[in-house]
Amino acid sequence: MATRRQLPPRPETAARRREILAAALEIFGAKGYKNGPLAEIAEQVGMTHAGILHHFGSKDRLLVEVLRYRDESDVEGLEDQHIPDGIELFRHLIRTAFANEARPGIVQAYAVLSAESVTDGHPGRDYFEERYRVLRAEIVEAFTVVCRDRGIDDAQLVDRAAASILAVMDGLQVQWLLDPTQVELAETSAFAIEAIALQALSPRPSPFDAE
Amino acid sequence: MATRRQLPPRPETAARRREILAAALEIFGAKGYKNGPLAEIAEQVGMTHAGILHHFGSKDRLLVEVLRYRDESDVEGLEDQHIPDGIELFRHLIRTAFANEARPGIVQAYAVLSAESVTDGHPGRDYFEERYRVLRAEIVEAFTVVCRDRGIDDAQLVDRAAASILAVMDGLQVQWLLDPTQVELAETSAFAIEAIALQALSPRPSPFDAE
DNA sequence: ACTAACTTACAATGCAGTCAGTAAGTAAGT
DNA sequence: ACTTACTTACTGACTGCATTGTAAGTTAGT
Repeated sequence: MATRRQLPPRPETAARRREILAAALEIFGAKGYKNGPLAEIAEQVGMTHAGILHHFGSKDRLLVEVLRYRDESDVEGLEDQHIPDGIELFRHLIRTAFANEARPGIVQAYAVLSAESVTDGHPGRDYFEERYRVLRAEIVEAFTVVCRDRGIDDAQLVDRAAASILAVMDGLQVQWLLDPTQVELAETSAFAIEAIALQALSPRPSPFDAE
Repeated sequence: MATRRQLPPRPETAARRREILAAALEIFGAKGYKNGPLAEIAEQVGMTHAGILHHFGSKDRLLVEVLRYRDESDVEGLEDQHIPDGIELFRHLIRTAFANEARPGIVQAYAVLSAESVTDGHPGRDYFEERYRVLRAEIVEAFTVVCRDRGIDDAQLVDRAAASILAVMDGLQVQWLLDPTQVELAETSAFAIEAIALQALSPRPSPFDAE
């Protein structure tokens, strides 16, 4: 049996796929993954839903590629390619919160899809599990660097602070999406990140214990 | 035109409706609202999906009643009927975080539905918008009481702290649902709430400014 | 010539909501 | 006490729509 020839994709195809991924992120963000039909994505890039399946095989695989694609293009957008470390990471997170105010679509996509991913058999679940693991680890690393400078070291505290920082950013996004007039996304994120980092770096006693 | 007679519901009906509401919360939590079929809810209470529509009229109205029902039965569960105020509210929030570790189903329902509610035309949107407004106001009130005792008063700080506390609780829930082995829901919530409250009650300078 | 990149048409499923019918309850009149 | 008139609480069958995936055919690039 002759191994059948595999032609390389045509030059425009890569760009076409990127168009589809961008449209899919928009639709999934606006309506959720399960409730965002392929036909609507297809319409936005001027083809039929069967055309999209030709490129991505199935809706599930499309979602996975959408999520990975967003990650890549986020990293591209960074001026400095390397991941910021130490105290720079915290500044980067706050800058991200400010930048996010200008792109509610992407914020909504992540908020909607991350929560949807915890539902039964959701195809995005592995992605988000891994994403949080990696992000927490990066923040833990940044804390560790800063802690070393200051001669302190409490792994448990740092783990909790890392999870809390991501949590507060995500949670504020939901509140902000529900009513942007009531929540200042960026300033509030900055406040909370500082509060949590301060408590991790030089803890004060709980104000809630019996007094 | 003769006004048509309206019989009162039968004695068992109230209990039946509550069964349906409980089943609906479970299904919506597990699969999301749009993706949670009425038939599955019906099956769990031993009737057909048409029976459910007889009681609630439409799926949208069922969702709204489910959310309101959960609120009520939460309040019932409290030993003291009145809303805790001042420092007691913070202790109550932390106790809630500990209690939540034992009821992942309800946690998941709120996490999934609140995020889904920001999507286009979602029937739960009004509920969650209001819910966050009320909860933020309660926390602001608690801060105000505590601040008064200490002779301080910064409305902006308190607003931000209130939103942040809710945000961190919600965000941690998502991370915990994705991987409970990696996040200690209750302890981390307590840590973050304390950190945020401390910074609101006696602020320290940002650790991220140029040094 | 072969294949990528589609389209059109269709199959298969899943789902909310409607409708007519039924059994059992309730109120009112006698 | 019993009947009549009406209602509640459903079921089962069906409609209509939306949606993913597939298969076969068409066009144009290489």
